[in-house]
Amino acid sequence: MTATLTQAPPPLRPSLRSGSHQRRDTILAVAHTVFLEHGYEAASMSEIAARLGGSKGTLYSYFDNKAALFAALVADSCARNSAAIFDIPAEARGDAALTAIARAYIALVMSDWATRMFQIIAAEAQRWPELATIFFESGPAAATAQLSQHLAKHATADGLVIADTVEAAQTFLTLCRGSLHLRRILGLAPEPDAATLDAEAARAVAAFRRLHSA
Amino acid sequence: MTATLTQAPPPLRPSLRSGSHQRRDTILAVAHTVFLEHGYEAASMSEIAARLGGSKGTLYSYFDNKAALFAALVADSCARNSAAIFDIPAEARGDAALTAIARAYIALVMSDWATRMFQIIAAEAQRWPELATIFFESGPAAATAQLSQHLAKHATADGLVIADTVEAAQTFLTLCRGSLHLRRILGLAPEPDAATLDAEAARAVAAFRRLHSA
Amino acid sequence: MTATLTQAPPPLRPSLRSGSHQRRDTILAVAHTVFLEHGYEAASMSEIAARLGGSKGTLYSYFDNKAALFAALVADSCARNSAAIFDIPAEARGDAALTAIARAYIALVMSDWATRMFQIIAAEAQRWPELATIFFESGPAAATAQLSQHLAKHATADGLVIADTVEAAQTFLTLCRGSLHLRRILGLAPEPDAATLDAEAARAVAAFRRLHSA
Amino acid sequence: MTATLTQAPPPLRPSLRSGSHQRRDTILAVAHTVFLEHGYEAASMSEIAARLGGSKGTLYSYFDNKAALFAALVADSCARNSAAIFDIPAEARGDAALTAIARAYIALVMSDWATRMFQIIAAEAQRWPELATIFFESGPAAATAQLSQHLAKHATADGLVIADTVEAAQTFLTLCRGSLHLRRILGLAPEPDAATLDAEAARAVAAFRRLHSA
DNA sequence: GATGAATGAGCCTTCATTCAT
DNA sequence: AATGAATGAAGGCTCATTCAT
Repeated sequence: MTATLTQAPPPLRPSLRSGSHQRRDTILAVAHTVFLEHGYEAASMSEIAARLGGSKGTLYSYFDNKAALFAALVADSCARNSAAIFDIPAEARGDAALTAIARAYIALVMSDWATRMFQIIAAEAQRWPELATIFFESGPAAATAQLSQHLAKHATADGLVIADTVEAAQTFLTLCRGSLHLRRILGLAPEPDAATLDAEAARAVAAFRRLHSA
Repeated sequence: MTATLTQAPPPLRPSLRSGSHQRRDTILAVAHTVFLEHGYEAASMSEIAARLGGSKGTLYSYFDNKAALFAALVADSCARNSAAIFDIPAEARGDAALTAIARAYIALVMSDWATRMFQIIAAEAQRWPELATIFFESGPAAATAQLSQHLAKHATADGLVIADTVEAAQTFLTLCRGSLHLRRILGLAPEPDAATLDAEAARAVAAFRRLHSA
Repeated sequence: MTATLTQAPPPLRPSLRSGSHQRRDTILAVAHTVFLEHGYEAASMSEIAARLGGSKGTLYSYFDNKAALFAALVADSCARNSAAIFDIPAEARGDAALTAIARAYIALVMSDWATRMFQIIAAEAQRWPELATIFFESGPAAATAQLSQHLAKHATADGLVIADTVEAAQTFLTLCRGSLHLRRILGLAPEPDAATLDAEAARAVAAFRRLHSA
Repeated sequence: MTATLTQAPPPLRPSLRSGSHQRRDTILAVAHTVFLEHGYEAASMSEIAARLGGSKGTLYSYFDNKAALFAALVADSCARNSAAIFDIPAEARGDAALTAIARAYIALVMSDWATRMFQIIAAEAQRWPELATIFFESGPAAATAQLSQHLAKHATADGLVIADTVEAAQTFLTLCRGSLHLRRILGLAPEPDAATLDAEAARAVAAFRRLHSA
């Protein structure tokens, strides 16, 4: 009955890893902080090295260059978040299931992590489309695919009339983002609290049901 | 019956202005090109001066620094676009009016200019919230305000049941952006052609009517 | 009756030049010193800037990069030396003329400037053939051409039997270099003094006459 | 009747050596490749270690530093080449012997190995005279000494009039190098083929005989 | 003896900004 | 108002060398 969503990447715990992976992950964690703080262009390898407590040479022994470090960090961070966007038990049904899904999606997409990541990746999208693709696939695209499957299985039983499940899923997620997403991306709204999440999810589900009721 | 929308900023016509305003506008136009091409951080004052055919000193006699130049450019560019988002004749009515509005909004918000501007401003939103505010006010906020007034006047006559016109306007614009906007901002979709604009506008209006029909 | 040869490049006198050429020449002069002291790879733009009393930025406003600076300096330096390798009055005749020519060529080719330049350019010859070409053309090639013309005009009157003037000129210059050139290039012999120059020139002319006597 | 000359250093056969000498020789061989490819300054210990398939630490356990490695390599390489510059059977006589000697010397001195080595060593000659000395002694100096002895023994019988055998030997080698050597060192001529070697040797011997005939 | 992670100095280059002319 | 030379801080990156394992 619940849909769980990994939020922002949890602080890495290097101690759980062994060998040079540990150092690599530490670097990724520090780089994550610095890149999200300053953006890609304004972040400096020197600062990353300094915060790491290491030298720039060490950085470059793990990653070929600044771009490779950022790309690795995006891939890593997105993979961690996309691992299991929805984890909906088989018995999830009706508006309760949809609301859970909506809440999870909204929570992810409005999180500080996703917002900042979006801002930075969007800024580089023109000359670095690969990053945007990774980000998009791990987020909206994955969510659309999973939701589409859910609708294909349960829509009729849930009293929804749906012709194209993919299109319906896209509409659902669009309603989830609503007008808040735009303001979040532009830094004009804070990360929503629990109450706001509930309200937004409810609003989205209500609208969706009205659109697809018999 | 028509809703007109200024798209990308039209080529400045310095000759229509007098005195140093002419030079200032030329600088803004050149800076506009360079900033949108490279992004804020990666754009360089040297390149702007070079393309201007002038010296860097001149740049600094018109604008205190890089940030001021970019801020002025954003303000100027947004003002020019927001000048008259909707220009709907009094006789505009029903779905025709809504579709015209939808089409105009979609065309603006999906334009190369707005997309690139959004990407750049979003990237700086964290440390430069003023820019994001200017951009947001001149675009989504202005559109919401005007559409809200339109709905307040014509909703009932148009057969729409609307409790909160502002909220309804936001939903309408959200439906307009749909899932395409996300892909545009991430550079994963090209500027929509006329046919796509029509289709997207129709889709948004249909959904909106269904949500707010009696 | 005399053959004059510009030796090492005389210290530039920036004051004789006007405008930005003055600064440019100063930079070239300083760079000349530093490159000849350390070699191309080991020389640093920082040191050049420091000795210039200026900033690195200034350097880069005159030359695109380190390679361009070095190339400009080689071209400039070679042009200055090659300007007039031989300046033989019309009345120059016989062994006196040949000896003067030999002395001038030896003095040039054994000079500290030409030796060091040769060492540096040779080291880069593999990946930077253009430099070697400039150097070769301005030195040995120019000398061969001018000497060849001299021989064509005066050989018979001077009692020399020469079939191929170019080949003969090459042999002459080879004899001029003798075994000293090899030791000079390897840094194993000092710049020859006047007496040595005389002796070497005499030796070369004697051998040349013996090779080409009737 | 033959004069044999070791050309470029033959591929080391580590298996013929025992213990750590084997590894040392492998290092020298790899370093040889890298230094000749990039030059001294531009060659990097990292690349040598990488091509070696070993670690940089290993490099430093065999050689104190980059300079020591290069010095060892030069000494080793020169020793191998100078081992037996001339190997002239007692019965070698007349122009045949001289031509064989000339050909062997020219082949060595114009080889890719000697040329590249010369370029690199010359570039460092100023601050590293020891290397130049090693190179010179193992090449031109050794050749001069051996040829001088040959001339002392056979000149008269060969119909040559020679006062100073050392000076004559130097002249002979100078004629061997001719104008080609200069172009080789400057990278402006390819390694000579067999026909060119023959022609150059013949030219040198002919000139030498003319200089020293009765 | 061998490894390879780590270092820190230094390199080439760029850039926003200033100022004398 | 305009120029363009000059600056100095900083950036990304490389490299010879060291050292704990």
